[in-house]
Amino acid sequence: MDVLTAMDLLKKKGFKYTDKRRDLLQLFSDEKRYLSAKEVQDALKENYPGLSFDTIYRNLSTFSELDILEETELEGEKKFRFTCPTKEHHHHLICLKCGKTKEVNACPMENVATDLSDFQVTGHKFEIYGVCQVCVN
Amino acid sequence: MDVLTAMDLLKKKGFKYTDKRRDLLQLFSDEKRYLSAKEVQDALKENYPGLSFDTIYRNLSTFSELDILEETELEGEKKFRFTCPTKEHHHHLICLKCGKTKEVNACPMENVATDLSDFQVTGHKFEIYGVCQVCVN
DNA sequence: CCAAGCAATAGTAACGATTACGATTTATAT
DNA sequence: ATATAAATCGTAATCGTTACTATTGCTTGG
Repeated sequence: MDVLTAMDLLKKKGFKYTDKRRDLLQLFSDEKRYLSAKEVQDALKENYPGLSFDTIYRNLSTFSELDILEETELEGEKKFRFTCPTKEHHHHLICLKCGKTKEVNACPMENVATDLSDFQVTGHKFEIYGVCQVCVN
Repeated sequence: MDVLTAMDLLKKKGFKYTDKRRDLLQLFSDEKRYLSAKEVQDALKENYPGLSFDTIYRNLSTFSELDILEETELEGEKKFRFTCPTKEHHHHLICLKCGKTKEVNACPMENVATDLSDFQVTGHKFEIYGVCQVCVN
């Protein structure tokens, strides 16, 4: 997934091509880490001083539905990152300070011994939290 | 962990013995599932019609710090449950409708092959989500 | 190239969950 | 009983997110 592919996908789905969307995606493509809506607003405020939360959240949630962005929730805040190029299902080690991630390839669902049949399983979450080298100082 | 042990622990730490705290803990002891602050208020409103959110949240967070309650966050809401009697570290399969849980004994941290040394790891979360037999209907 | 049609956006209000505050009540030790 | 400090109530403030209305701007067909 890259910015152009994502914009093409949007177009194909009937969404319009706007500079804001391109720049929003470019931001995620450049940063490759989890960002909050607030951080997006800060990062883009030079070019788009009046960028509203409505626009930010609506686009983030659109992108997320199209699997252009991955979404999680850390400390009560929604966070988004550009979808990893890795094809296989994987999880993340996440820096709670800056949102930087590292891929963790093992998925715990593969060797869960517990009987899950008395629940209709709909999903799972495995995240390792920490502080990256840059943020630890 | 049971209600009396928990109340003794509170007392030992210098917290006061109140009926509200006892009843709050009794609720969690009876329910054995994840509850939101709102659900706590609803459950106790018969005996304590004016129970304020200040009281609820303050006590929940106190209990959580003392490991009397376990805390997680589901769909943007804080949820609390009575700490499991199981001594060993474990994770949960959780019903997203009612908060009912089932213990999952395997911990994915034990066989993570990924090198974690470039982060200072502070914690992890592994939760399986679903709908229980009762709620599926 | 222009204009119609509709999606996208700005500005702002509304919302739900959580936290905070001042006044009052209550548990506890003396 | 009384003093002291914690606990609570009632309510306001805060934070993140969502929703609304008027306006703007992308797209497409003539």
